[in-house]
Amino acid sequence: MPKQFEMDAKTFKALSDPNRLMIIETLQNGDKCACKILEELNIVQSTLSHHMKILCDSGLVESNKVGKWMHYVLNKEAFEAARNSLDDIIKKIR
Amino acid sequence: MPKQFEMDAKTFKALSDPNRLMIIETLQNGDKCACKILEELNIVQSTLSHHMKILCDSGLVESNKVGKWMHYVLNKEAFEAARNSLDDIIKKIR
DNA sequence: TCGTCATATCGATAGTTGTCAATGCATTCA
DNA sequence: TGAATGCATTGACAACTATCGATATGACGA
Repeated sequence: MPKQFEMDAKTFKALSDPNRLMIIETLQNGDKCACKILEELNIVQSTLSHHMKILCDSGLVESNKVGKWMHYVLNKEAFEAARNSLDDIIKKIR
Repeated sequence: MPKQFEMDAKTFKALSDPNRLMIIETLQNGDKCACKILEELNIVQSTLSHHMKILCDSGLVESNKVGKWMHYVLNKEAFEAARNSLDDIIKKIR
């Protein structure tokens, strides 16, 4: 199994949960701390932390700690890589 | 939870398995019957059938029966929809 | 230093997923 | 019509996932 498939699969898996897509949307207007994200979702804090870990592990989201807050921000390059993978497929469809 | 997130999540979930990405690649050069796809993967026939069902349910792949063969073909519009979802996100990242 | 706040981690649990072997169901061909 | 072929379905199982409550960690303020 080529490594690229494994990597792309991991990215798409990170995108494959509705709550995570909602988290991504709340991050579209710039970085946010976890507590702000939590206000917009119907999940408890530990669940959010779980989802943030998956998003960070996939590379789609980056985090940096500021005082006692964790700031999360979307990683444009990672989204572009996923988009480009889909584009490569689309271009080859006759 | 907005319905669009549920739909996009389902598409990305279909893309989140390396074997399915490999199936998609084998279909990039046009339609194929299941037995041809099977030759390129290290899985048994029932497992392939399972993956094809997930791909078809997501809309990424369409099938039509020709005699005793099932022909599978990539659905360009579905891939474009997924690509556009990612594009919408990318455009909003400052 | 002590309590509080923000977040991560742990443990448990129900549900989902990927995989295979076995079987079923059409379709084709001899 | 009976056997063979192509594919789907079923049942079983181990691995993974999403979720929660409880607890730990680490930073800040009083």
